[in-house]
This record gives sequence, C-alpha cells and structure tokens, in this order.
Amino acid sequence: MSVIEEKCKKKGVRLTEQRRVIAKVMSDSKPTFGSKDHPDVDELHKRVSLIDKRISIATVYRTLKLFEESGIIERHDFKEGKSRYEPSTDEHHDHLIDVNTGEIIEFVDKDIEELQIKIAKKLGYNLIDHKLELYGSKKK
Amino acid sequence: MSVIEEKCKKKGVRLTEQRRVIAKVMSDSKPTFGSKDHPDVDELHKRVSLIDKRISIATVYRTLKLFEESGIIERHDFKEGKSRYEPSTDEHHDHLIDVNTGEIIEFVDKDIEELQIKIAKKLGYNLIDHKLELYGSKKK
DNA sequence: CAAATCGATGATACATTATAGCAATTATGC
DNA sequence: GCATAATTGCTATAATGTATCATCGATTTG
Ligand SMILES: [Zn+2]
Ligand SMILES: [Zn+2]
Ligand SMILES: [Zn+2]
Ligand SMILES: [Zn+2]
Repeated sequence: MSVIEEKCKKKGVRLTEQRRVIAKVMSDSKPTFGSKDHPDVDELHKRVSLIDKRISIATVYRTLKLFEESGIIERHDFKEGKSRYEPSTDEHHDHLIDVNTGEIIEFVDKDIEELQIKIAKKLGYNLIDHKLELYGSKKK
Repeated sequence: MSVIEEKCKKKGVRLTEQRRVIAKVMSDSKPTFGSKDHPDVDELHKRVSLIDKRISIATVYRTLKLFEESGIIERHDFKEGKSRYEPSTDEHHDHLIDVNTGEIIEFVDKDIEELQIKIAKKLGYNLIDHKLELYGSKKK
C-alpha cells in the first residue's frame, strides 16, 4: 500500500480504485535529490494513465484537491500559471528553482523560518503561512 | 505629469492617450500605509474607465504587460490566481497579507534579503529573483 | 501638405487552467 | 441483496489572459 493511501486511511478519506492509483503515483513522485519532480496535473494524468487509462482528468483534478484539503499533499504555484504537487513531508521545506533548467531544489533553513515569524510579529501579526521561492542560476 | 509617465519617457516607452491614463491610475495606486492597494486588472480597468470609458480591457492588459517588461511596474501573483500590480519602487520590498481582511502590508528587511542570497549560494546558485509572501492574522 | 507607413487600439475569438452540472456507475450500510 | 449516498466520466462553463485583425491615428517621406 502506498504512503499516501495509508495517510488517507488514517484521515478517513474514502478510497476508490482511481484514488488508489493517484495516491500511488503521487507517492512515487518524491524527487531524488537533483530531480525536478513536483508534477503538474497533466503530468500526473499521464502517469496515472499508464496504470489505468480510463481515469479521467476531471478525477485527477478532484482527487488532488481532496488530498490537498486533507493535508495529504501540497500544492505550489511557481511562476507558470499551473499548480504543481508533492506529497506532504514531515519537515517543512522551501524551494529554489533553477531558472535555466527548471530543476527544483528543496531546502530547509531554520534561520529563515524564524526570521519570518519575527518579521510578522514586529508588524503586529501572527504568521499563519508563507511562500518562499528562490530563483537562481548555477554558479560556475 | 504622472510619475510613471515620466519613467516611460526616460525609458523611451511610447506614450498614447490611453497609456497616459493607465500610467496616471497606476501612479495614484501607491498605498498609504494600512491600505491594500496593488490593484488587479479589473480594478484598474474600473479606475481607468472613470477617466475615459472607451479604453478597453485589452489595452489595459497590453499596457500593464508593456510597463512590466520595461521595469516600470511590478506584477505579483498572490494566492488568488489573478495578477496584481504596483509601481516599481526604488527600494525592494516584500509583502505580508492579512488573511482575514486581505490588507497588504509592505516591509523591508535587510536580514532576510541577505539570508536568501546566502542560502542560494550554499546550494551552489546565484540568486536572481525571489518571492516572499507572509500570510498572517492580526495579534490581539 | 498629401501619401505612405507603422504602431496602437477595440472588439472578439481563442487558449489554458480549473470547476460545476449531470447522468451513469460504484461503494457503503443495513 | 437492496436502498442510499458518494464517485466517476463526460461535457459545459468560468476565469484569466493572449492572439488576431480591421480600423484608427500618428509620424515620416517626398
Ligand atoms: Zn519556509
Ligand atoms: Zn518540495
Ligand atoms: Zn525580498
Ligand atoms: Zn508592494
């Protein structure tokens, strides 16, 4: 059983054959370091179709929304207009996008997380969420 | 003459009657502290129409794109799907969005800017651009 | 000054991403 | 197994933004 299927069970999200396939594909999407996973809906539909080509794009959209609202996956809107998805991780991370290759590098930085909380506080706010994306080109 | 009209002249961006109106509206959009300006295309078209109701939404789109590509204004994609605009400022700033009211608070923080450069460098990248948005609720 | 030229405009068609409606199918609880 | 409720696939629709194209208007050329 895939990691995401297990999380669905734990959270009481009903599973169907289609959702199980989408869960499997999402679970397998974890990027090895250096890759650029975080697939978009079309890419996911392609991967899903390799397992069962009768699953419609509408179901992919609906299931991703369901998983996202249940906190099982995360949606990102990088600079493209379309959403990209990844399985939720235990430890929060942010992203650096290689502007030349599109490669996505994940990073964790405690200092910048704390700094954001501090900035919000100074402005009189409690930080609820944040978006941090770095765009860069490889040093030579 | 509006601030943005002046910048157009300086950069050699050709001005028309329509563009002058849009430049004026954008120039007037600078938020006083506490406001939530950074208007979207529809809002801008509304404001533009008050001055000249024959200006089409297509021209607003085209002119905003032109101004943006010339570095005269900046486009932001907050969490809504539609773009919002503001005049470019001398000093770079980031945004905190009040999740309850939609209010947008601008802030400048040298430390977080430097930290981002440092993080990119550590990953082997030169930082070219970044997106930093804080979402929070007012402390009571 | 008139003609030719070139870019900008307005209206509309189209593209893209995503959601909504609905009949048919599937899963669930008894 | 049967009734009920949720889910699916298909398609239509919504929302945001871009492309097309005939027309307009400004500018240059002779
Ligand atoms: Zn973060
Ligand atoms: Zn990630
Ligand atoms: Zn910044
Ligand atoms: Zn701003």
